[in-house]
Amino acid sequence: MTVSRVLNNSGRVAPETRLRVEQVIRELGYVPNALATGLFKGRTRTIALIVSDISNPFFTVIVRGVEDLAQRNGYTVVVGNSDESVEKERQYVASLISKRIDGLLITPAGNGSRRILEALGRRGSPFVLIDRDVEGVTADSVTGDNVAGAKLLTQHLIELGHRRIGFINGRRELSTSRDRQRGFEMALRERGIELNPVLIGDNAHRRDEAYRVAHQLLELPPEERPTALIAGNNVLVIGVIEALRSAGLAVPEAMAVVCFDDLELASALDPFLTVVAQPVRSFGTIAAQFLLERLNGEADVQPRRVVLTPELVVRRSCGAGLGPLVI
Amino acid sequence: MTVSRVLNNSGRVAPETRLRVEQVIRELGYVPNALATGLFKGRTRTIALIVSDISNPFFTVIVRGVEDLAQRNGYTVVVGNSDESVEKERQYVASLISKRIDGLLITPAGNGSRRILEALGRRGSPFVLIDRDVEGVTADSVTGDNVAGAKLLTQHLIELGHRRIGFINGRRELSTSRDRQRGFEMALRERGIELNPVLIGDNAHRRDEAYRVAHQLLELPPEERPTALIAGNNVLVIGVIEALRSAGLAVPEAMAVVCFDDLELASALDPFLTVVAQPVRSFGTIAAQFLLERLNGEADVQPRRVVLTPELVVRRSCGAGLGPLVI
DNA sequence: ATTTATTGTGTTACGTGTAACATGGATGAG
DNA sequence: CTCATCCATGTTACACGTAACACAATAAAT
Repeated sequence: MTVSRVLNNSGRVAPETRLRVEQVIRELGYVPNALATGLFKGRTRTIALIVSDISNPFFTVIVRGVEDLAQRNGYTVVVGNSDESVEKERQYVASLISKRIDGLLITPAGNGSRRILEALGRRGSPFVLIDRDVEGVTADSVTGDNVAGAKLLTQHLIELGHRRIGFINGRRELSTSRDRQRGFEMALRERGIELNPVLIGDNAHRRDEAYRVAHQLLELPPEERPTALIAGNNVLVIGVIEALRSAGLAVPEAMAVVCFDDLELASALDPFLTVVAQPVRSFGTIAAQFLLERLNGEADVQPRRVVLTPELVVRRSCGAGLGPLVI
Repeated sequence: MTVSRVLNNSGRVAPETRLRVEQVIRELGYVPNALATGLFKGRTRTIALIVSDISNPFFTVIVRGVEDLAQRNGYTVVVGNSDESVEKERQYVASLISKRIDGLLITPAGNGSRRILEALGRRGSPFVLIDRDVEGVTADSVTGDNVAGAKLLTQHLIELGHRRIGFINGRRELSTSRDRQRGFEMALRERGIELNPVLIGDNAHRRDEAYRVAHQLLELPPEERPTALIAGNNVLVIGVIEALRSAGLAVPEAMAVVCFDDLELASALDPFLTVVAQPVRSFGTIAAQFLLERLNGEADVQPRRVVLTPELVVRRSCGAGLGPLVI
């Protein structure tokens, strides 16, 4: 008990006793058992972060932001990789509940995440959604303005003279994909361009699917074939570029290409891709901030929703600077 | 007790009782408290991974590999970011000891990590070194053959006709940097090329330092100035390329550039950099495998050291295919 | 029918830290 | 000198799961 008081600076301990305790602690290399404390106090000072793909630089930056903030506030971060699978999420959350983590940050894999998050909520564990919303779930969230982002990209291409713009979009189930597609369609409508549904290749899960979908668009008859492509994210765009390379089409001369989300290192190496960049790190830090505030009871009962503004970064792949294309 | 027996399939439980227990478990949404189990059993089925930079794709791939294997074996991964700081490592390990993690995977920040790891070892927690060795520490380790890698890069440049090769190397304290430099020097010696110490800009901690060091090499008098540069890793190379760009030097025409470690997405986007690639994912999975085996008591007392072979990936930045340079 | 073995369930104690209360001694007020 | 107050430390009980042992009831063996 006295040792506990010394370590926590709680209650009163005679200065001389304190010194003696500290001495013995050093001699024995004693480290208090956080499991026991957690068991007693019902909180573990541990939060979890489940991302849908840890090897994607986009999520990596989020991990870093979260880790940074958590560390500074004395929290430990457990990282999980859901691989875009709700089932894996479920397993993770089960294990995390068992380990009595204090809260969760998640880039949900889909609308199926709803049940999982509701179960978590019923247990009293707060959670914050990052990057993606889940239908029917009201919680703190930090997302990007995907409608606005898509409009920026689309408008930019239109201004460069493109009329037939292809859209290779990500998983239909994700709020980001839906919003991006909506923004795309809105931008076209606003400029009076008719939407050709053939030009939307949606629901690409991975890079190789983006490759395939892009190829399909390239096989359209010349009068329908797009002159520019928008890729739904930073990974899909790689598949798109690979498809163009395999078809012998130069970017941006034969085909303009733009996408969502910057690849920091790749862009530094070669500022090539025109993108809509998001303040990704803030996704992580703000979400972590929200969660920590909730854990400290500093947050309103009302969920907070932050929507961060994207920014158009014009580089070479859109063909800007080459003058508008005439086709 | 009976509930415990049902959940763990241990001891005997009447089938009818088992059903009844399972029913109630479902009704109450009961999830056993892993803290209590951990407290009692003295193991938590949690391992930690401390990397020196989570936002670096190189380490990210390791994180993914580790997470994957751990997850499949019922372990949870706590991820820490040391930011190349031994002090941060120390804080982390202290917190992890307190949380009674079962073992640690670490890309150590330097030789100062020795004391930390020794302290961990005294507590009986096994650990595995990834990517880097620490002087005086004998433990399981998974590293790359950095001497061989450096030789591959250097020989390749020599074969392309380069005689004055600059080397922008990473932190002197890291075994990887030292080995790479050694391989570089060996390759030069083997081909009878005299080593000019001015051409080695070592101990660059970050990208901006690589930028600065590269600039210094460019300011050498023409007869000393290198015609090719080797960057110590995938981040430093960005700084080097930026320096060349700011100096108006085209790669590879005016300066060949090669480096260690591939950037998967960047290379897919544009296969530009000639690199020595390492089987990075295996770094993570093999290390995790070693740790799990040790935790299961399946491992020898003898530490195991695996050295993975790097591979030269020739692309455009070295100028291969343009024919040897004549200078 | 009696002994032995088997089966299913319950009890106790432990791992470790800490809130709440208890205790004994010293100090101070009256 | 006595009673109240304060201070430092100790005790007890709890958080929760589980190994080890105990026990009653049944089944099998003699």
